[in-house]
Amino acid sequence: MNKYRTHNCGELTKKNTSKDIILSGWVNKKRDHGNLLFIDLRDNYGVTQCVIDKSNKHFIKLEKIQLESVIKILGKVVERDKDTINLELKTGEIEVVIDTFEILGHCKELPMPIFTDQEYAEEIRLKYRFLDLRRKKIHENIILRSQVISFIRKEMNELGFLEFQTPILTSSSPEGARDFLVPSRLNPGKFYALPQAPQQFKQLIMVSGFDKYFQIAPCFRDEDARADRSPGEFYQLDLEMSFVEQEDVFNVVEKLMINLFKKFSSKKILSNKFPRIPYKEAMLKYGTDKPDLRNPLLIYDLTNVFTREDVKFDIFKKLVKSGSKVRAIVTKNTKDKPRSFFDNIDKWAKSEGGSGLAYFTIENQNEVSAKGPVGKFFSKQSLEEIMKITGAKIGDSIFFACGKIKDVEKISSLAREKIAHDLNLIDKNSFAFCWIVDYPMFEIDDDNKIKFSHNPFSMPQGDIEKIDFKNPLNIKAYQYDIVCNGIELSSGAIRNHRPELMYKLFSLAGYDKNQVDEKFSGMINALSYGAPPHGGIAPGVDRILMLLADEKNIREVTMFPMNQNAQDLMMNAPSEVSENQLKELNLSLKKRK
RNA sequence: GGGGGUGUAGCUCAGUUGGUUAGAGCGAUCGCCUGUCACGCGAUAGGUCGAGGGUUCGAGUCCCUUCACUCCCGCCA
Repeated sequence: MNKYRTHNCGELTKKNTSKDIILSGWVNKKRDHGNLLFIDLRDNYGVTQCVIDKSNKHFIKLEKIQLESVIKILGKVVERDKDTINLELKTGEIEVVIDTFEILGHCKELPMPIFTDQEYAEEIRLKYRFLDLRRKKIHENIILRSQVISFIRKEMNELGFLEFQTPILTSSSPEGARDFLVPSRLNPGKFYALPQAPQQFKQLIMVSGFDKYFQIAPCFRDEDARADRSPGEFYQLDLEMSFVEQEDVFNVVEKLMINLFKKFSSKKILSNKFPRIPYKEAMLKYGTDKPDLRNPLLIYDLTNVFTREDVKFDIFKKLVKSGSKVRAIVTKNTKDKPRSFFDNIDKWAKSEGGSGLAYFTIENQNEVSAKGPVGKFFSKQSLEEIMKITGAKIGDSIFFACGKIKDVEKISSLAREKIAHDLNLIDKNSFAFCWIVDYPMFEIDDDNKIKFSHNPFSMPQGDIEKIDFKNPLNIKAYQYDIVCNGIELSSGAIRNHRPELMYKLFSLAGYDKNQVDEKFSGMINALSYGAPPHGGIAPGVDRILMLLADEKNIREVTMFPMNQNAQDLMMNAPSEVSENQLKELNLSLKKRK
């Protein structure tokens, strides 16, 4: 028999009545009646109420026990009286009458309470993460994480995927995020990089003929944190398949996501076939390539309306003449909303750094007219054109933004979210997945240089012999994102497995052949020894968990996260190292100013 | 790198227009209490008001600097 327990704290029921049992666990709560003491004993599996009274010689000692101490209890299971049953506990029909007990691990005075729903400061939570993790909600989130990962492994195995590990110490690559670097002792002056993703390795696995690969892969990117982005490391369900087209990857991922989200959430999935939205359309209708499709609002381009003679809104007209765009959002039946509703949104837009939003409401008093600060600038005919383009009806309101295309996309996208939020238009009980497809291969950066817009290893669309390299910005790629509820879960692509084409595309982005050979030596070399057509994707495990656990912050689904400054407050990382360690690595530190 | 928010007892927070000795709940310690499950009742201890500087007769409160945590922008192929 086990020395510490015969049962766990979540399994005793009426069936165990009169049995002598041993339980071990944490003192969750004490209720001391002076001559009668209740102790809620907690472990991973549940809580069991234990009781002792002053006739027991251990009573006085147990009365003094600190919360969160670990104790072992020997006692007898008894059925509770009907009026003392606690339906909130799985074990609520019984209690354990304590015979003797033993302290297994004493607990000092706690830096924060465990048994409470109270929020407390992140700094304390992270420093005492082992205590924080005892709390119900986050404890359950971490268990969910384990179950989700097991489920993914099982599903992927059933789909014929093989799981492989890839190196953690690898080489730095010029594209993408900032790398974490690790100095090499045996190669002074040289550095490994932690992989931002196993991108090249998984393609090499395809070249090696393994056909279908997956991995719950750690990825390291030295970028600043956000609520949904851990500093340092995160996990992806990295997968890659040979001899596939885009649709084949979509089929695997759609099936997996639906099974996963059905199993671990009761929220409904809006469509089992995820809509496919071309990048260009997404940027127009939603102002972003990660649209929240739970939000029914759409964005319309009204630039041409502002070239009409009978529209007198000169500020916008001038901007349009110099190349700016006008985008609009229609809100249904908002004619009776108070002035403050409109002004708040305008004020909010200004606080986002824009020039605010113009707006009016369409009315019909004798004839169609616009009511609002800028309404008088619009003729009846121009309003009818606006109504035709946007589908707006009498009683609806229209918000306008005007600016350079990037700025107007951004503010209209944010306004779409803000207005939907204010009008309570978003169904919080659903998951709306979609694919964003047809990404451009290249884009122009601020210095007017052509660069890869996504993954440089993506396959361009169309007949390879007929690609128009003279107009690189028109080249689309087999590059796709999967988005759920406005959160980008993943990017993927059908890869470019032809070295000549790869050199050509890299040359457009300013890399000559030698640079490509040097920077991507492993892969470009491999592709010239018989590479299969292949493609894949890498959904973010942490973000999937945030959706399933309904958490706004990635730390709530991460066992041992770092803080915003990429420090582990519990382990004191990063930390200084000894002179000797630096010497071995051939490193010396600059004096900090 | 930039912008916003927060910082008062171990924890969560209140603290009015700048005004006497900075409060509450939980926790801790001590006492009372035999059916609670957020048990109850009473008492006690516990404070560099994040830090530094300034204005003022007087600063938790106003100003400046700085630190920590956090959210956002930049960044994230």
